[in-house]
Amino acid sequence: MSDTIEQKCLSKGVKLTDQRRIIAKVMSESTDHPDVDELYNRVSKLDSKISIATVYRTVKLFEESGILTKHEFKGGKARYEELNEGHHDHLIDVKSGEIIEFVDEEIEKLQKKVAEKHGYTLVDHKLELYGVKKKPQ
Amino acid sequence: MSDTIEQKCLSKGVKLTDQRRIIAKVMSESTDHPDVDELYNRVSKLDSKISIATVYRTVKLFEESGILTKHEFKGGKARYEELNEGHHDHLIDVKSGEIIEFVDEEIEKLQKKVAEKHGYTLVDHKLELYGVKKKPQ
DNA sequence: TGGTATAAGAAATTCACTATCAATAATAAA
DNA sequence: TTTATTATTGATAGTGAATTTCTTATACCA
Repeated sequence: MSDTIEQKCLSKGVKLTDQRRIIAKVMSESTDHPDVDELYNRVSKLDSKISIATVYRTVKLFEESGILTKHEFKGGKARYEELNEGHHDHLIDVKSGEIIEFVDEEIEKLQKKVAEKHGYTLVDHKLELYGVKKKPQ
Repeated sequence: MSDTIEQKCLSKGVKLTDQRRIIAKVMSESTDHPDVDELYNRVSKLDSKISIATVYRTVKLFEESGILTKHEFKGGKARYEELNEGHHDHLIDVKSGEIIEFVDEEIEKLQKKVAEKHGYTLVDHKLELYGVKKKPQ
């Protein structure tokens, strides 16, 4: 979980306010992928006066600063996650909504290769797997 | 380009009306990935009385019937495409918005493997590559 | 032919998100 | 410090895509 978001803000020159510090703290302590409503709920417990507009503004700011990533999974609201060195993709349980993170270096390499083959430099990608849990055995 | 959408509706038992027939025709003849507004524009040229609500309803119906697929590329409206046997993924030019279709059997296999490894059966996936065109040489 | 179900058009509504704006807080200048 | 300037916040109005509602029109079928 490396650095906290607060530390990242410092090193990237993103100004912190009381509100942003709280939002940063909540996101840093989250191990899931909350949407803005959920984040607002958690933040409200620490400071009930923070408005949802500030939460929207802050996640956008953090995303533009490369501190958070935004996921737009199928047919739902945007979810946010702290961005760390270790890139990963997501496997989503279509029944429960559970999200599993995974890394597959080989897929990463192949993606780059596909882009190159078409004369492109890969700048971003989105890989989401949707699955159903197998019955044990 | 195999079957027309109209034929697929027949074989799948999706009832066709005049409006749906026109929307089906336009989609069948489209080689790109139009959003609903663009589709509505094209449809309006053939029958100006078709409402946008009907276009929305029809693409949804066709999608639920497995005739169209819906793409939700980054930060844009939903785009639709005829669903044919040959599955493919998309490489999107982030500058021009151009969409290139590609197939990579190896990536497909690896995705299934990743899901299995986590105890899941893959039911769907989404792979989008975002790239910038390389300068010639 | 009449009766029921289905679909369409138009407009209102919803939902996630963004913009506006007045008030407050932080920062810089005098 | 005191004042001027800039940035941020909270509350709320506004947007835009997509859906729903409601009324009218059309299709289906006994």
